[in-house]
Amino acid sequence: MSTYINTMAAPKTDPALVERLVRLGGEDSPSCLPEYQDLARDVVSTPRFLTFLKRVKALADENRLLAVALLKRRKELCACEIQAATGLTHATVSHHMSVLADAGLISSRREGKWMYYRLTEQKEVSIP
Amino acid sequence: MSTYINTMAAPKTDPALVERLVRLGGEDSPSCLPEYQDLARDVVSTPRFLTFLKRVKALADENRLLAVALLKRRKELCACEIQAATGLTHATVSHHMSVLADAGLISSRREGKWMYYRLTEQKEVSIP
DNA sequence: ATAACATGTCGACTTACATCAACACGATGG
DNA sequence: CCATCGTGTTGATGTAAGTCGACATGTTAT
Repeated sequence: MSTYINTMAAPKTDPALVERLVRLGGEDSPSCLPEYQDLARDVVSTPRFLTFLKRVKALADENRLLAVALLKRRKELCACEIQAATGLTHATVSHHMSVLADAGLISSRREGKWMYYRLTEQKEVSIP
Repeated sequence: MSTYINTMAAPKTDPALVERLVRLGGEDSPSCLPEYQDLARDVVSTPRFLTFLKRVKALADENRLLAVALLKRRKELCACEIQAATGLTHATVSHHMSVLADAGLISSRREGKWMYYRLTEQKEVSIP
C-alpha cells in the first residue's frame, strides 16, 4: 500500500496506519509507525549492522564462498590456485579477492610474482 | 589467462599450468590442477555449502537483514510492521519474506488477516 | 452482501554486479 | 636487456535480482 511510502517520504504520520498498528499492540508488540522508523534507522546505522552486511554480501557469491571454503582447508592459497579451483579469469579472481579483503575476511601477502591469500581469524559474528 | 578456462572445458590438463602449480608446491601446498578441480567440486556439491550459500544470500540484502535484525529484537512481527520499518511496498516485503523463509531463516504464522513472522532458532553455522 | 483491509502473485522495469577482454606493471629468467 | 609470467585495473556487457503497480484471494466489519 502506497500510504506507507508516502508516510516515509513525509515525516507526517498517516492516522489510519497508526490506528492499524496500534490495534496490533500485544504485550510485547510495539505501538506505532514512527517508533518502527526510528528503530529501523538506529539498527541500520549501526557499525555492527553495516559490517555484518558487508561481510555477508562478500560471502553471498558461489565463487567467493568457494574461495573462502578452500582457504579454510588449505591455510594459504595463491591467486592462480584459486583461479584453477574456480575456473574463472584472473581478472575476475582478482576482483573477488578484493571484495573479500575489503570485507575484512581475508588478508593478502605478496611474494615475488605470487599473491598469497589467507583467512583473517575472526570471532563468530551473529545477526546484528 | 584463458589456458585455465580451456583446461576447465576439456578434461585434459595443461602441462604448463601443472608445472607452474607443481613449482608452487611447498610443505602444505597441494600439487596440481586436477586436484583443485576435484576439491572444488566436492566442496561446492556439499549440502552444507549449498545451505550456507542460500542463507548467506538471503541475508545479503539491506532490507532483509533489517527485517531479521528487527525480528531478533521483537519476537514476532507482522508484514505491515516490517513494511513500516523498511518503507517498502507490501509486494516487495512479501517477496523478501518468502526468500528468508525459503532459506529457513524465518517461519510464518497466519492469524486472521495478519501474517506473523519469527526467527527460526538455528545453531550458529560457520563457513562450510 | 458489500466494503475495506492484509497479503500473495505476476509481469515489467531498473539497477547492481559478476564476468571477460584488453591493457598496464612489477618480477623473474635467459 | 628483452621476453615471459602473475596480478591488478579499466571499460564494456550480459544476467540476476530488487522494486513496484496491478490484479487476485481470503478476512473482517458494517
